[in-house]
Amino acid sequence: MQLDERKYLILQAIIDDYIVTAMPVGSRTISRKSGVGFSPATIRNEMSDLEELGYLAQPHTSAGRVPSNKAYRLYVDHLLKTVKLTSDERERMHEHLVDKSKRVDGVIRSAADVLSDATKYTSVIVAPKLGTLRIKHVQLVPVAEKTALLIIVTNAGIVKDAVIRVPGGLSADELYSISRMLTEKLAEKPLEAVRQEFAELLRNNAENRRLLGEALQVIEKKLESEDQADVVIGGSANLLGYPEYSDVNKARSFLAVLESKDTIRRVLSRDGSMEVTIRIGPENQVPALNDCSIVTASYRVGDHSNGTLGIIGPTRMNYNRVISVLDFMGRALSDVLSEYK
Amino acid sequence: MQLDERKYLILQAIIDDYIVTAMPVGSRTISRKSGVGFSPATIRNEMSDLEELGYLAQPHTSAGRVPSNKAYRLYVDHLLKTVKLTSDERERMHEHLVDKSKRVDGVIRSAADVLSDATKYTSVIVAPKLGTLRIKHVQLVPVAEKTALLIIVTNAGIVKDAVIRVPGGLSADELYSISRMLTEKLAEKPLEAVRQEFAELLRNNAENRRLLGEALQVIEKKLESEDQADVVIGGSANLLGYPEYSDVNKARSFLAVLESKDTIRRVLSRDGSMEVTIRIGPENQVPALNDCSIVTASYRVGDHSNGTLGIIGPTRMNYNRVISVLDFMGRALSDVLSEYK
DNA sequence: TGTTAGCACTCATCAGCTTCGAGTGCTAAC
DNA sequence: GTTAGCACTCGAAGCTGATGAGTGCTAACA
Repeated sequence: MQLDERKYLILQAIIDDYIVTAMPVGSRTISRKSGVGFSPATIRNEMSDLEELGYLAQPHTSAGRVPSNKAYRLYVDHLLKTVKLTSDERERMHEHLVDKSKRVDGVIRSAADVLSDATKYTSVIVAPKLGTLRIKHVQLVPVAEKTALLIIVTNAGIVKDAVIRVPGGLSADELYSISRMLTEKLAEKPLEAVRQEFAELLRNNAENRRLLGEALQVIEKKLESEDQADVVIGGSANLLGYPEYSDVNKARSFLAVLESKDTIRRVLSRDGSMEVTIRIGPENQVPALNDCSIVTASYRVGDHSNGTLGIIGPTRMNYNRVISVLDFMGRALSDVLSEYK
Repeated sequence: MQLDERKYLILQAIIDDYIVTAMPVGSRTISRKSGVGFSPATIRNEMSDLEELGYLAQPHTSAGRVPSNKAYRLYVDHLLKTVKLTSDERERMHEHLVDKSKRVDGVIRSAADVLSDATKYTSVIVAPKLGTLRIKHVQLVPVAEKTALLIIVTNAGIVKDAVIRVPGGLSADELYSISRMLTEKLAEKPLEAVRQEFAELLRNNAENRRLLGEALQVIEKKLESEDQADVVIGGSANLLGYPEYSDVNKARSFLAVLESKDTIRRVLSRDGSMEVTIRIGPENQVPALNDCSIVTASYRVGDHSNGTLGIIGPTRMNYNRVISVLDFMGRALSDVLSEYK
């Protein structure tokens, strides 16, 4: 049995309806829809075929039909109609990103909020891996008698900071000259190479050995924890509004998954392309999210490093809209962030 | 009618039981408890009295009794037995706070997580008002060709940063000397006074007018938005585990309240004392939280500025434990943060 | 041959009913 | 003053039948 024109039409109508109502769709409902000019009986026959082909499922005998994951796959592959965001909406979204006084991580945070706001689903953004970045500037800023803020600026404009202990009695000027020395030695080095550089610095700088040792330790810790960190989530409570999560336990286990940055990272991992990709239900490898769909896109910071932005929602999510929003935001985010470069 | 010894005993037993089970407590249950040596009938008589006095309520005729807000008030005022945290537990909590490489805001973030972890309720921490702080150090760090990171360190060790545009062609050294000049002019001034200082600087520094103008604007914006920001929440999903929130709509409206930093700020506001305060049900002025209790304590950053840390939970929360945890964390947080000073 | 009207059938949902048991209040005895 | 006994109340849980949305099948129609 093959899918002919009419089957496509009916399947699309069913999915479109189910995305909105979350209720099993009956033949009469489809028949009434403009654009489908057949009687319920005819549609029932087609639905029966579609069920046999694995595109539809029946919760119980006398209920309507529900699209299967296979149906969603077909839907996103062949039946999507790209919807345009209104320019008004684009503007509003863009506006929230461009607060000039925010650092890169602040912009990413805002982007997550904008995403979840625009889609009413849960948004996730993973920052680019630091390892691939190069150091551009290092600076120590005095904070208190024996502490200073170590600031590392990368070529992508990403700023990392950490408080470190410094020997007492170092003046701001002395800290500055140490900063200059550090910048000189470390500039253009990838963050991963910091270790070797520091080792060498430690050998040749007996006087500031303690300070440098501490700085090295801190930087290493930051790099190590990197894989865990820098996952930003927006609108975690958004999904609670959907009937899929009217069961508190389901809601709770979903929220629990969001707490594990590790899982989120895994879920968001994707190949290098900039295209929007869609993973439906079990296509994403995390069992706890098997009744969710995950749509992801990429953004660029600087020249080479890619980050990922994505939306997690029920499999019956509004793919049309989510894709448009992600596509737009991916570009917008890249644009905004490349200004920092 | 007065509350005699036995009524206190029975009320306490009822509340203790209800805190654990969240189910109406019957006379038999109390009678069985060790420490209460009376038959169910006697206890029923007492319960009837307690109900008349407004300390207990009956959901329906044949159900047990439930403590009223008035009962909780009595409970926390007179019946609390202070429980000690095990030293093991104290240590574990303290440990999470003392990552030396974190800035003040990072420590506060961790504290919120520790609080919600230790209590299984939702924790909230409000950072001290910036207005009362004094500037200690100002520094510009080059980020890209035409942007720099403006860093303001206050006397309490709190660091605020913002990205600003700078005229092209300024070298790192030039930025440093401007930083020095700014530090010199602004040191010891309260943040609120920045406006006047900057105005004067603008008059006398024709050459860096653009840079300074931008910096001023950014600082002002930060200060303005201050009242909104710097509210940190931990364990927002924790309450979902309690039967009080098994209704998704209730859960959702609770989570919605947490999103409004403004409301949270209002709820957490308290007088200057360092004591733990408890607001039960409608005693807190936010209608949406009328079936919650809110327990707050203070912590200090630097000499004068106070922040607030608190726990939001159901009115039948485990007050004993929450108070111990808040008391300990208030001190611990003050200790850790005063090291930055 | 494809489409549709008609009809018997299925099954979730809901209202109404009964049963069960936890818990109460009252009374009388200790 | 305390407690045993007992009738009473009322929610929770389970059962029943009515309702209606939806199906599959058959036969008639274009």
